[in-house]
Amino acid sequence: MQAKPTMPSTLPFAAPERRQCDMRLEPLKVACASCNLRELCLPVGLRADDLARLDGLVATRRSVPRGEHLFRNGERFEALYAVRTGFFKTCVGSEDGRDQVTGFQMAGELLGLDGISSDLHHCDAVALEDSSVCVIPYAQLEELSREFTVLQHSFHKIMSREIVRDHGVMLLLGNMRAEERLAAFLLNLTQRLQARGFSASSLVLRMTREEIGSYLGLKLETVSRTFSKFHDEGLLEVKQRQLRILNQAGLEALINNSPC
Amino acid sequence: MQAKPTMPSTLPFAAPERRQCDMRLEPLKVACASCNLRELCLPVGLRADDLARLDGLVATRRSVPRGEHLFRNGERFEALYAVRTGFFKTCVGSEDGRDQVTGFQMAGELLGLDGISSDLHHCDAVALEDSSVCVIPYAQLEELSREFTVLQHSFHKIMSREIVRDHGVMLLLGNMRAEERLAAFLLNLTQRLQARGFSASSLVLRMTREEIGSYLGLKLETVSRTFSKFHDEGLLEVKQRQLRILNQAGLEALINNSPC
DNA sequence: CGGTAAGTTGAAAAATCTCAATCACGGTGG
DNA sequence: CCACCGTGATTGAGATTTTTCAACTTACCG
Repeated sequence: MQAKPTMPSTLPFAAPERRQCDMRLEPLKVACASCNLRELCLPVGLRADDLARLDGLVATRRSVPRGEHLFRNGERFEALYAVRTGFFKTCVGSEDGRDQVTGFQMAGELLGLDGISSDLHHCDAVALEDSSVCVIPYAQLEELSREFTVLQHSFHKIMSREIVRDHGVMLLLGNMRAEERLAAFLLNLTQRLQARGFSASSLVLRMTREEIGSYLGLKLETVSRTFSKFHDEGLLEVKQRQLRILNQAGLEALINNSPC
Repeated sequence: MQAKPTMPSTLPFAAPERRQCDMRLEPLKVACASCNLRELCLPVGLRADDLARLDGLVATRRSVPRGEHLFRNGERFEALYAVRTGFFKTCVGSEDGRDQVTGFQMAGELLGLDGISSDLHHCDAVALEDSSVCVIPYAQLEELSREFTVLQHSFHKIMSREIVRDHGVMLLLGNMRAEERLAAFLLNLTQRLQARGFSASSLVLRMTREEIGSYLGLKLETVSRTFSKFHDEGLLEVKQRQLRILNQAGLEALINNSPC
């Protein structure tokens, strides 16, 4: 289970970051040591006195207004980004305009790991609400992790965790049907929100039905119909993007009961 | 593009590793420096005189007969494995016996990266033919990569490449139909074989239709039918697992032409 | 040779997609 | 302040793709 961070003071997805349109790069006011995401972010496992060493690494922050790109496919890779506030999606596309959402990232999660492979970003990262990220220059991360064993290990774990997550998505896309996919998606979302101190049952989706569908390998109509079905079955209360889970066990049963 | 290694002396998938049933762990006879996979494997980018430093790291080899596990989901993670000869599949499963093949690995490719996340393997790795792997104790890899910048960087690139690959599979599973998936799969296989010095058009599949289907999110019958369709269209010659690509451009067109 | 695992093929069922119409909501401007 | 507009969401009906179930063939191994 996830370590429980100190309760963040704002609601998830709720409070838009104060906009500073003319100043998108700013010095980091909150150091890792006092960041309430430290138990979920890169510093996992670091002791309080170790955290100070990250301050030189994570020196800048960047605001990304809703709808804007944090980075785009093909751009030069220079840094990783840790979500501080807000919500992102990442998507890959093929030459012929196909588009696949590969993930949704919330506070404490890392963006840009795909860029290490060839010094180019291999996906787009788009803010789904006004967001801010900590900028982690990659060259410095490599350097610091050479002399800082715990950091090195944390970083490797984070990359590996992304691989494990991706394999889980493959299982979902390859083996599950619409209802199971959506149930798994919702349970995953609420679990991550809960790890951040929010309600396990009430949430506001920051993404459209189409984006959910793209992530789950379904068309938006199928997503919508499946929401309606869950609603009819009393599993969920659905008011557009406002959701309330009425029967978590019911959702869990959907994905755990073998169809065989 | 991949660097071209010196031509391996055996055919892909063809020559079973001489079995040494009673001696599955053996000292490494071939050092990285003289291994013909060095341009495709962990040592990518290392200079000849650097390679010697890997010898202490990659000290043992292990044989895995066809059908046996290299490691299993839930086992303690201690080492990564580089495929020396042979062919593997990795698969994840959910509690209810669902099973998803997450990848096929051939010479020079790394197995076990998923284990770093929690010191436990998160998938099964099964040899699809008699195979042998180099054992790379993970603790030593971390240690060596701390003082050996190029190795550190190579390793990070390999992990990142796995993430990029996984995102490509998500695109395939989420957006493509049966024909496109199979075409993409075949082109990927032949491209990797070609990078290892083998024919771009002639290959022997080491996996069953069911395993291909599991990887591609299709039932085995659909895979079989799609092979037959490709055959009828003159794209492919199919004799069970023996394939010959007759019209590579035709296969490429299948995945590059937007369905819109 | 015979048994078994793997592969092929057909026909019907099921899931999902497509196309189209309509509805809800948030923001904007009169 | 409220009507209007546009995006996003819902719902229906028919088309399409894939799966399922079943029968049958082929290849391989001892």
